[in-house]
Amino acid sequence: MPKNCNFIEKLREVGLRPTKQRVKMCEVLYNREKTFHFTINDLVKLLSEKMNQKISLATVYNTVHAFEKKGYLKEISIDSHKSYFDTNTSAHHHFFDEDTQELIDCDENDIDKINIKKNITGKKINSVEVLVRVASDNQTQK
Amino acid sequence: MPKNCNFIEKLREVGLRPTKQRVKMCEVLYNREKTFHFTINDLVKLLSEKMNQKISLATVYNTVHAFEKKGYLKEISIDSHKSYFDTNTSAHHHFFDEDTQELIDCDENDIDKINIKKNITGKKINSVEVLVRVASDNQTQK
DNA sequence: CAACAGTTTAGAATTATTATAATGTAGATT
DNA sequence: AATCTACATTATAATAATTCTAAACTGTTG
Repeated sequence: MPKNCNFIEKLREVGLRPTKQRVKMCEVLYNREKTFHFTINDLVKLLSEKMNQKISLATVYNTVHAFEKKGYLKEISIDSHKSYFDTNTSAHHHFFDEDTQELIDCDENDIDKINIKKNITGKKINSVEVLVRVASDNQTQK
Repeated sequence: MPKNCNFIEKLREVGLRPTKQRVKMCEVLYNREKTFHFTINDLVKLLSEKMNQKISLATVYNTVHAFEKKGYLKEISIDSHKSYFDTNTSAHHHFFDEDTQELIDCDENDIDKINIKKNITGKKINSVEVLVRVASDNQTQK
């Protein structure tokens, strides 16, 4: 498994011990063509079902949050009941398909740069996030 | 209390029975100069402490969600742990002050109209929301 | 390869939200 | 104004999501 070596180094870089649980998590998260959007639940299921890795919920929470704090994952909050993490940590925006509950990345050409004219004294801008909610045309709006 | 008559009518219009709990809630929510941003917790506290109205948590949840469904309140989800409601239901964007955990309305001059170039076939756009996170200049970023 | 600090784990605790079922009440009917 | 009925409110229980805890375990360092 030559790829796992990268994960081990990646984990070390961020100050996390490369345990086998964390390496498995990295495989699930980062061994992908496209960026990955998931809820904690999705991730636990994937780990246990697809990867055959029984891993404690607490560990998943702890590690996901460690990744997030270190900037290896980004949180996108849809509503009070649904929160996703995104392996694409660059500044970018999202579509959310309310029919399929699917989160879709925008690339930088999809939305013009946001121009913010107001500034709040003494405060700097940490992030600017756009969420575009879409649903099929013939459906009642949320 | 002439103002409460408005609330009673407002409630009727949306198909909600104007019970005294709901009228009190309306007073708290809509008897204001500015729009009001609150969490369920904030609202319960306000009702019990300032308005002296002991009101069941379940009722607050039910009624807030009824208002939201009817379009009298708008939900803004900050992260998995913090969700606000906004009495300003027009399309508008927000600043979120990470120091004070305060939500601030943008008016339409603060941010240029968002231009979305991508469209997803068969889907219509329900809403476009921008959240600008700010924090004091001399503080570590979230 | 021993020792230590960080990690994992199951399960308990906490918090937020929703469901339930008994009681209460607004509004229509008389 | 008394009565009725459907909808509301309430306290409490149930559920769900997340965090805490304490004991067992395991990378890492020397």
